[in-house]
Amino acid sequence: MTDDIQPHHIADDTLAGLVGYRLRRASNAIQGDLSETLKPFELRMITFTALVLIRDNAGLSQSRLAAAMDVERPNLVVIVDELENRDLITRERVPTDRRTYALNTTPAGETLCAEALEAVKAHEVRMLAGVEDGTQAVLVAALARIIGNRRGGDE
Amino acid sequence: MTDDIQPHHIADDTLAGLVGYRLRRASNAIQGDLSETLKPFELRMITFTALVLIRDNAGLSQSRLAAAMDVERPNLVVIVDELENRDLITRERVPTDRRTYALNTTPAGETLCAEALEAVKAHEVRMLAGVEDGTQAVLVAALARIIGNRRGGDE
DNA sequence: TATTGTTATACTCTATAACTATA
DNA sequence: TATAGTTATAGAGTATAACAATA
Repeated sequence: MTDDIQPHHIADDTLAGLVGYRLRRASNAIQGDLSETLKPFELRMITFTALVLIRDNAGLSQSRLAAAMDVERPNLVVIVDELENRDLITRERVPTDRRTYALNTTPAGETLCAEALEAVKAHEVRMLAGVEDGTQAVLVAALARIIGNRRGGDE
Repeated sequence: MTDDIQPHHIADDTLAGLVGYRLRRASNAIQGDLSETLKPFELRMITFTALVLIRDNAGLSQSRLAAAMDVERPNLVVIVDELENRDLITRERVPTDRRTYALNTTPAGETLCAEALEAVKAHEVRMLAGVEDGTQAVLVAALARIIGNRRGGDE
C-alpha cells in the first residue's frame, strides 16, 4: 500500500495541544475498559455508580441520589427499577414522609457491589500501569482543581 | 432546614478513590465549559474538532477523518454537511479516485477556526487556573500513558 | 470483490413537561 | 404551595445494515 502521499495518522497537533482533548481521550479509554469490566456483573457504569452510592449511604432518597449523580430524576427511575428488579436494592416507603423512598442494598447487592469493586480496582491498576504513585497523586490533585474550576464551582 | 439526619453532600469516598471517576468528572467539567465557549461560533465540540482537522490536513477524505475522530462514517456525513452548508469547508471530487471527496477549509472556515481556537485557548487557561505549568506537563504525560494503556493500545 | 459516501434506522443517553400523592 | 416519584416524550449521540458509484 502507498502511504507516501497520505500518511496513516493525520496531524492532530492542534488538538493534542489542548489538555481538554487529551483529558477526554483518556476518560474515553477508561470508560471503554470500565464498561467491559462491568459486563460480567451485568452492570453499566451508571448502575454501578448508583449501587455504590446506595451501599455507602443507607436509606438514601431517589432525589438526593439523582442530585449526587447529576442525573435528572426521571432518568434515575429506570436505573433504580433495574437494580430493584434484580433484587440488588430495596425501595421502602419512609413512614415520616410517605412521598419518599428509602433505598438500601440487599445482601445480594452488597456482595455484587464488593465483587464489582474488586474488578474495577484491578481495571484501574491496568489502566494506570506505568504511572507512578507520586504522579497519580499529582494527577488526582490537578483533576480536583479542574473540577473546582467549573462554572459556579462551589455554590 | 434540618440536615442533621441527612447531610447535604452524600458520601462518595468509594468513587472518589477511583482515578477514572475523577477523570470523567474533570472531563465533563471541561466539556461543559467548552460547549459554552463554542456557542458564539455556532460550533459543537464535534464540528469544531472536524473543522480543525480539515484545516490541518488539507484534502482529507471523509473516511480518514472519520477514523481520526473515532466516528462512524454515516455519522460524519451530517457533520460535514453542516460545515459545508455554512461554507466553512468545501467538498470536491478527487480526479484520481472519483469515489472520494477532498475536504478543505474555505477562507471563512479558516477565519472561524482561528477565532474559535483563540476562545478555546482562553477557556483552557480558565479551566486550568491554579494548576502550575510543571503540574500540567505531568498531567499531560500521565494522560498519554492512560490513553496508551487502552485495549489494543498500539496496534 | 472491496471501498467511498450515503440513506434509513435503531438504540442509548439525556432533558423537559405534566401528572399523582403526599406534605 | 411545594416536593418525591412517575410517565410520556423529544432530542442528542452513536451504531449497524444495505445501497449506488467507483475502483
